[in-house]
Amino acid sequence: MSWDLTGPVWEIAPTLLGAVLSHGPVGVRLVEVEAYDGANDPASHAYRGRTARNAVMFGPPGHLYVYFTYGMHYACNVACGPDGVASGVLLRAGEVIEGAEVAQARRGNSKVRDLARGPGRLAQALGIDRSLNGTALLGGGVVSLSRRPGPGPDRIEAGPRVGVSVAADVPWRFWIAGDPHVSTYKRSPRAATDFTR
DNA sequence: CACTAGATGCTCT
DNA sequence: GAGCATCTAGTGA
Repeated sequence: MSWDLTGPVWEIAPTLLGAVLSHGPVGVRLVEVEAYDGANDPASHAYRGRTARNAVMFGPPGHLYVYFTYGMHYACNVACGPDGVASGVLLRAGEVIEGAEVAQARRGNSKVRDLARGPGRLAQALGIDRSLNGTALLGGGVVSLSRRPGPGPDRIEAGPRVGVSVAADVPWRFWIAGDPHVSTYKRSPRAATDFTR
């Protein structure tokens, strides 16, 4: 079940759609991701080089990069690229398919459909915080990423990334077409470039 | 439904 | 101190 995450991150990102990320009793089927290409991507945390925060992205692939933002939210990424090359896939949204009661308790009064609809919500539903930063995802640990048997997603669409203020014209956001669990957030108001489909 | 504004604290300059 | 890879509650139609 080896999983090659060392190729170009924009090619790897869509292959994560439909996979399941689980932490303890809670499992989430990924329906929306975004690619961040480290040193070549001005929107990436790793664009300006290695820091204490983004060190995991520079490490070997298949590890969890957790960061904290907007004062109240965590977000999860899968580090990609070979050791020493910084790239990652932000897990933006998913469908809770296991442990919905636990996730709901953590999220308060939230509809099941909204439990992991957005990066901050997804992290909260899974109970992921900074203590899990750097965790290996492919070795069968407490946090694991795995493909599910059966066919993959029917159709995948791509578009501009959400919430980033630069390079918004690069269509590196990927989601499962028509899936109700995809987040509906608008692009950053700072992102001036138009995207027309 | 669409849109706006405020919360909130870590990280890097 | 400024700027966030965000979310929620509020308003108005």
